[in-house]
Amino acid sequence: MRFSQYPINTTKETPAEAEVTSHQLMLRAGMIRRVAAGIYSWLPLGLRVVRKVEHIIREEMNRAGALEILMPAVQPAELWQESGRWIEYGPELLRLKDRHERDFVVGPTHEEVVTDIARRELRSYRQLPVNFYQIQTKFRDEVRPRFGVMRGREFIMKDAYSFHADEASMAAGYAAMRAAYVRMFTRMQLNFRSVQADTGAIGGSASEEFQVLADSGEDAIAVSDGDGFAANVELAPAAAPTQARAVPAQALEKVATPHMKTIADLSAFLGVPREQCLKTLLVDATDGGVVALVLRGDHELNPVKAQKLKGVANPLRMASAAAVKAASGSEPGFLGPVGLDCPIYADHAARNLADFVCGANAPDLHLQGVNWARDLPEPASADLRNVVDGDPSPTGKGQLRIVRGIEVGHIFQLGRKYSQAMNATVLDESGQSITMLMGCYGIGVTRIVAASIEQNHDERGIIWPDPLAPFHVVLIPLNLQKSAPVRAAADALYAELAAAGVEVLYDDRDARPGVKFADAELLGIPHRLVLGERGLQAGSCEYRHRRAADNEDIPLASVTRFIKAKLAG
RNA sequence: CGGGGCAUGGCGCAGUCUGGUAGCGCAUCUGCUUUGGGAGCAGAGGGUCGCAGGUUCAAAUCCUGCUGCCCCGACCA
Repeated sequence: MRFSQYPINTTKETPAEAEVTSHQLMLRAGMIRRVAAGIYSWLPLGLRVVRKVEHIIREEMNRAGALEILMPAVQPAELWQESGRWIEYGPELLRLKDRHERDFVVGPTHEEVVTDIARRELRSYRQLPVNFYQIQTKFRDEVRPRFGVMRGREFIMKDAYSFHADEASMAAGYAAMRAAYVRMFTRMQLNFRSVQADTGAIGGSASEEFQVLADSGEDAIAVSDGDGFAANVELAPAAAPTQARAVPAQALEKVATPHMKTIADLSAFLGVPREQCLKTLLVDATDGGVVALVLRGDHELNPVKAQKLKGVANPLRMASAAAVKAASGSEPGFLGPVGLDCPIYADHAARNLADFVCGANAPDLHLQGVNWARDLPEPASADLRNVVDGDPSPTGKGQLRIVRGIEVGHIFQLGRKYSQAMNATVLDESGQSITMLMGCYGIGVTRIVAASIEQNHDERGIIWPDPLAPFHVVLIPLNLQKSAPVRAAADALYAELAAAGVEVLYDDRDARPGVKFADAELLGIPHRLVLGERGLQAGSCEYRHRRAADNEDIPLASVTRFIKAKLAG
């Protein structure tokens, strides 16, 4: 491709709207342009990268035996009503009406449509297992799109759905997809981890996420330094303390704590460490009342764990101010478990405290020297908190470290959640009708592009790994407009490389060398060839990798072979 | 949804407080010079200042309403 014919507009200045590195670089390199909040156009350069990602995904999906299909983006409401998600899915589901006032959705995912296909097409256990996948545009009306294409509303996803006659087959299909994902992300040269995950709105049982490690990631992951354990913090179990609770040493005492509504304020005011204070959160109960969740002051509530507790409303909702007042007689900021008239769950760590501080359920008052059993009944205890850095690993080996990740893939064993709701059955060996089991497997194609940049950039721009690079080589001739020998040699080299199947961006612009170097580095083309009069007289061409600091002189005659070897390596 | 901020040529910004000829840098176009790290000179094009009302002799600027975008929050009682 000749740069002079390629509409890439690079900028030196970073657009004000971009917050994270990948978004900034994608805008500066002219890969994407924003059309509306969370909605982007992909320009030629950016789309080339998307296609590279898709290509690797297709190859590995096909290798794993999955079959490509293409389902519609716009889907009839009936299917969603049938699965129950017309109501369940909430405001992220973009709903619309056609000219006949019929309800439709713009698909955020395709379980309904694919299950409909399966129940129509699959009749016999002999046709199972089968795995259908597609690479297609999704729309999720995110509350808050951000970070460019990392959390957009419209995005490209590879989604796959497998159908099985029994559990063993579903587990095998899941394992095959897991292996395929490892191959794909390895080929894309992403630094990733697979982690145990919550199943969330999709539903189902076993599930793992593939997380690209990056400080800008939105997900927190707990990784053990003692073994292979890794889990999303949403799910990672916090081990209960192993030491016995200390015996009470202090007397119960009421202390005035005017306006001390937060743990930080309280801790500073009383000179008591945060981990010696309790916080009491009231959440809605399933019966219309409230449930108290009690945590150590330095811990955070884990909503995913909490909403699974008996009696707690799912999804988790904090109690209204009125409900708080009714249950405690106080206002938020001074709540405590002592004398509280509602079910109480204490986190294991909170239950292990002695002589702690908590709210007195009266304005501007807290209790000090409080002890379970002595001053109030022993509470039900549960795992309610997020694990923190340094917690023991739930496997018993090593400690947990908290790292950040970008979720680029997620695989689930769905079981019968959709097949049952939508009556997707086949006949088994004995002619009995059985409900198929399903697995589903997603990959955020466009998000991978951003994630790769987050992991591969420097102060000058992007550094593409070969498999995702929009072009393998950038060919920069110097003084092209003036030097006939340079032009002849560059044209010839460009043609030779192209004929050898190398993807070359030929910078034939009438621009100064500095401009070309700067653009090549911003665009992140991994291999650079520079052709100047000086080198030409010696019969050589300069080569430099985007990550390298120095040039190498390569004899002109062997440049193509040299580049092919680099790309093969 | 709550809070904060922003909206002026393609991009980045000034001008708004204190109303009075719309400006700067980058980018773009033309010409000449220049050509190994974002060139110089000379010239040119491009903006109904987000939209709609209002105040005023006069509005980018003041007032009202709306829209869009960005950031933070939406457990930490």
